[in-house]
Amino acid sequence: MFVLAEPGTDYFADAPVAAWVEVLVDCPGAQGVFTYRLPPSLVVQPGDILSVPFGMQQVGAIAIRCLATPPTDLEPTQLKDVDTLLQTGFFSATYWQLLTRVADYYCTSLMQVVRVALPPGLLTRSQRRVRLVDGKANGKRQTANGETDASPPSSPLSPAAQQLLTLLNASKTGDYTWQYLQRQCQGAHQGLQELVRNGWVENYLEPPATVRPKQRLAVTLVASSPTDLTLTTRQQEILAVLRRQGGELWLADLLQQCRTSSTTLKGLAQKGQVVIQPREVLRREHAPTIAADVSKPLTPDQTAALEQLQALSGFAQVLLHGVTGSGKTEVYLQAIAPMLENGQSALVLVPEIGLTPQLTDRFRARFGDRVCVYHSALSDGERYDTWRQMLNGDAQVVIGTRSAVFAPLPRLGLIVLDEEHDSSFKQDQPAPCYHARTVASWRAELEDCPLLLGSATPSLESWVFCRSQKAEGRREWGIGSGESGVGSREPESSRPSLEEKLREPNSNHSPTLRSSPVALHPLPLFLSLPTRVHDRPLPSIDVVDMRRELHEGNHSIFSRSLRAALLTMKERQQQGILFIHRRGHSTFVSCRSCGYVVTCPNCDVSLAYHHVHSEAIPLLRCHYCNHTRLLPNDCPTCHSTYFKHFGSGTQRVAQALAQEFPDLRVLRFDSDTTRTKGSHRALLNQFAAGEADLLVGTQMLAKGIDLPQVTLVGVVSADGLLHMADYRASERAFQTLTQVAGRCGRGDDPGRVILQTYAPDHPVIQAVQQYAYEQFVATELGQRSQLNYPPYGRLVLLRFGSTSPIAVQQAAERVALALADLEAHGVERLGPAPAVILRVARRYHWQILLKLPLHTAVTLPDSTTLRALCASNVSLTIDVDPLNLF
DNA sequence: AGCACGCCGACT
DNA sequence: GTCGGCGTGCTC
Repeated sequence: MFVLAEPGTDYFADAPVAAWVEVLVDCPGAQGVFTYRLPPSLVVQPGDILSVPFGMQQVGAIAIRCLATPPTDLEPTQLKDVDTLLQTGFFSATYWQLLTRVADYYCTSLMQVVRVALPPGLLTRSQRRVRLVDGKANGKRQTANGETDASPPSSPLSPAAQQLLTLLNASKTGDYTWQYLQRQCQGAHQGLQELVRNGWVENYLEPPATVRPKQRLAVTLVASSPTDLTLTTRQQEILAVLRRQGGELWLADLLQQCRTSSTTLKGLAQKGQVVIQPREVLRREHAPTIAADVSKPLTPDQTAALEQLQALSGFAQVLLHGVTGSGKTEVYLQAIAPMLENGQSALVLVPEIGLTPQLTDRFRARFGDRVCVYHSALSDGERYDTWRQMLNGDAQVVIGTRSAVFAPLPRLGLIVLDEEHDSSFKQDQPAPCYHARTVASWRAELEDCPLLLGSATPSLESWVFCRSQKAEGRREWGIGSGESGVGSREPESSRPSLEEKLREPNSNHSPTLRSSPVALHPLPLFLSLPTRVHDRPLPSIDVVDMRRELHEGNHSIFSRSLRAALLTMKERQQQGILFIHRRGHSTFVSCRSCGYVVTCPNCDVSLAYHHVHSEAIPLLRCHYCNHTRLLPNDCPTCHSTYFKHFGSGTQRVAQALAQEFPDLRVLRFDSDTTRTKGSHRALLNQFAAGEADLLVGTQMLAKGIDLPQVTLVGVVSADGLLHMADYRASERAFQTLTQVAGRCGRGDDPGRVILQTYAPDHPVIQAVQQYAYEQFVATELGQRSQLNYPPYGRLVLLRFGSTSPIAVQQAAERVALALADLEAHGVERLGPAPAVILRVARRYHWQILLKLPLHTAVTLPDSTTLRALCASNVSLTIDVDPLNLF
């Protein structure tokens, strides 16, 4: 331990000991660097993660620079001490570069990027909580009127105060976070002040609960110790047990096995026979034990793809276009295996972990416990431990969702992004609004390793990038000169070092809204797996014209051919999948008599009809804010009892199935039935075990599940997918339908797809039916290029939100004005306009969409400048490369 | 974010 | 004349 005699004293000849440290604090609105005193016992390096006092509370901070002399512009008394060192040696130079690049490109602060990179809980700040005062209200008060209490209020309580008191009394502990109470109760602020004044509740700060490594006591046999003759028989027995178990056991296990007490063991420890010491245990998701698996023989296409992949050295962006069932996973596995042998790690990114239990299982079967899973459904402890395990430096494979792109893996040899077209790789809620594919390409570039993008229906971005490059070779991709010259082959020395970057705080904390820091990507590569494994054919796709069904008198939601196919399927004891575009029973409920539509009181959308199957309670639910209410018996405006449900959601289809096919055993698979942890796997296992004939579900059925027994796929109506007011609607529809179709015929029996639609001539339907991916892409790209939409132009969406409808509009208009002169530089500005759904969860939204042409160096105003134009009650989110425009 | 400080309207 | 609302600004 260091003891600092005097500030500035040299401990080592060449390294003056720092007594002050400049940090970045984890607090929105606290831009810039803050200086803290370092207590003598702490040794801190740039990049270390600290906890510091900030204002009233404790917050997380990142050490930026150590100082040997105190800052001159501040009184020494103003400086506070660093509280604790949370993590050291985490940010390597390349990792730090990655984070700054993300912050720059996505127009957020570095701190916000750091927050997604670190496991949750590491940067927790102290939390403001409210609790009942002991012996005062103490949970016994039923009402807030004061009769039962010894100290009646001086004045009657306001409704807000009463509500707070009821809330607190209802909980066991009488203790809630202030944030929760504010959300639950309007006017919570006043209410709280009243209660505090009356002495019934108190306000307190809960210090940050750091996630810590879990320690357990281990007992280890001291091998060399001479056998002590004073040992009792009991003690000898214990030693024998320990020896038999390999000389080491957890204390708890040993106690249980020997039915002894810890005093006995302490005695052994005192005699020097054993050592009892705390040891870190990893909290890991306990995977079902899986039989080991070996490499499968490859098809010629797979072999060719693997060979090309393995011929790469260093960074390359590779698109693996393999039709559904073509064996992409096997290529990933065999590409990764030699890397692990070489001591290199691999990162595998998937859209949603829960949806691909089979993929995880296959990796585990092949690589055993070198496989870690990292995603948001893990508990904080599990995530923290997995994260620390990655830092320890052992080569490993991490399978994770979007945020795992920041996994701190040592010696990355390969990044795989499976189902690369999937939109869940894009984060659109809290900043940074990053796309894991984009970040992965930077990461691969910085780590100098290949990035493998796999899909049966590649995104247009990846297609254009990897295909056009094939012909043209290297070329610059993106607009602008590219800020930091992130050309990947640039020699290390000419890049700004971490130190240099950090020296200018502004270059980090107030990112400029640049048009494109995207760089020169070398060696894009296109690999193709055009056929399925074992020469299995792709399923045939029958398009059924539902208009015709109606004309010919079929009013059912199932066409005659789908009905026949379902019956044949059941007869042959095969299984099928029925795809529905929406969840819920039907989309909305309206009055046939007056046209009234039940809408959400918080959002400008209609409520969806749900049916709680256990009890026959008809419910209406908002899919945006989850507001739920009962279905009214009659129309709230005209009191007519004629309510009609429109659309056909999962529940309604399941009902119709039960009516028309009473023998068919149906399993629902949508976000309603798969909400709980592990339910995906459970449902899929149930289905795989043959406990149902038909799996009925939504989008999630399209995401790479592999069920070999499925021979029939039915699409109830493709129309909901086709007609969405969005420039990506066609691309998304094509991808979803092709992916859904790909779920059948993966086993020995050929598959068949029945696609019902009211628009059989729609180009998307035609392309899906003929598996004409390239043709579809060509027409789609033509349209995109005409309108300068991605991938021929870039979009930036500025989203404004506020509880005040006037303030949002003003903010949007002021920002639009500030952006006016961009038009001279070829930037197209759409808006400001109220968002399609103006109000979501009581907040009003406006937006501005910027369309930036490629190949122009446009510099947009600094994002902090734009934020400064907004009133304080208006939030501004900058979504670079947005996928959802509304 | 959370909390102080400070300026305006409804009360003693 | 004071209390208490919330709008503005700072936190090393």
